Amino acid sequence: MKRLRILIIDDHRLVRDGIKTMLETQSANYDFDISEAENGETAIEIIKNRDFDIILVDYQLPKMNGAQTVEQILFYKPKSKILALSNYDEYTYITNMIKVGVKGYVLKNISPNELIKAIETILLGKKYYASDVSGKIIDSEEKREQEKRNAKIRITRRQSEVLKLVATGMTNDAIAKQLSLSKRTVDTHRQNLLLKLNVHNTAALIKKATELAML
Amino acid sequence: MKRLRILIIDDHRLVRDGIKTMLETQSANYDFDISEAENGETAIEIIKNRDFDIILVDYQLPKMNGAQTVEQILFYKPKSKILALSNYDEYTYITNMIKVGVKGYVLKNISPNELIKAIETILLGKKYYASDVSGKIIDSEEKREQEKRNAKIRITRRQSEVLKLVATGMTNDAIAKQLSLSKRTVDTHRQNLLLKLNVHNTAALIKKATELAML
DNA sequence: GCTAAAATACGTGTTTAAACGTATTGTGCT
DNA sequence: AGCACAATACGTTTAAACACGTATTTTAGC
Repeated sequence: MKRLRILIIDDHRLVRDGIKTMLETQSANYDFDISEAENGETAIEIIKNRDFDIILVDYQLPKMNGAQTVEQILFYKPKSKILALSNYDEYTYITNMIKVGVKGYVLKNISPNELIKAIETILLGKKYYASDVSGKIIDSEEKREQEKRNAKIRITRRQSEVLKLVATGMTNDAIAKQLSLSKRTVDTHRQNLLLKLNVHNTAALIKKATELAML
Repeated sequence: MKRLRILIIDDHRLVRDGIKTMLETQSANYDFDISEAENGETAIEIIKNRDFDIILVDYQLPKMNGAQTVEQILFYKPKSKILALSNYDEYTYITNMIKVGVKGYVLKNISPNELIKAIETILLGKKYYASDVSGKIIDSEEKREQEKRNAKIRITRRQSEVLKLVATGMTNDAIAKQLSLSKRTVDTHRQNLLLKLNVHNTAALIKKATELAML
């Protein structure tokens, strides 16, 4: 019977107990060695001194959140395998966790069967995301662009014209000729773009305009 | 007992039979009305004249591939719910299918249980991706950047440093101070960046660098 | 190990372009 | 009519682009 050393990081005692109970229903195949931490700091102290086959970590933790905790864990133990276990399939939570290097993300309403499957998948070196979670990631690429387009910053039609031409690499003089304007007019439009996007030069302007999907 | 009208699009007879067999093991809860098409053209003729609750479509089909088939289906029946069913979790296949609007993507080695779960999830208006599949999508965001970085244009570590700082909006003078270099050195790196990316000013540089995932 | 090429660093000088600040006119809304 | 904003325009300063150069270190290929 395979021994699995598991660390559960969650600030709610009942949640930790619930996860343990879920795991115990699957104890036919595994000998679980379960440790617990109720916050990030405690978890980090624990992992400094012990190794774990897998670590389950919530996102919402007091002080250091889940992502920060994962970052620290991976700093001290870079090869740690970490599964995020959360109540929320919030896009921000998911992407923050993925960014810092978790190997999977599931919701707390997961079945014991699926929890084990997730753990096993991760132990095999693969990643595991609950179907709702991965759907959310994939969907939101489109939503993100939409949201950015609807962001507060609004440029006028003329400014947009100038911005797009600037982004092609044209000089203000060339843009002026193309739009049949004085070069000075284009200069000012450009200046106003810098003001609106709160940047001070063209490099930052183009970068920000790209992020805001203005190009 | 709920009636489900299903269309299976696959060019291999054995595969279609296999899917039918899988579905039949789940017939306790559903009355399946299964139709088949062995290629895209046939499928489109069929869907013009009949409605389906769900359509299962392979990616690799003769002549019109799965994505093209899905595009056509959604042209004629925009509200169709389509699940991709493939032997390959190739990134290209997956993204092509998602782009054209499938509601899920699973592999053919799926269990009957999970196939039904996928179908039910999609019928509820959600999306369903096999764990391997979604993992691949998420992973490849990073890989994509990597691939682009490995594209023909290759900038040196120092150039990359300068480029990133330029993109934040810093002047050459400020960058020089930050990197403990002479302003003239930064001038030269910047000039070399313009040359490598074949552009003539900062606006075009930042835009191209963004496109090439250098930032 | 040697050699050539590339990268890195830094320089002088000039020209072009952009940034910064200010002003006037036109437009749309109340 | 008045106001706020957009569009257009201008003068001065700063920054970037361009051209050409030298020197040292690092890298790649043989």
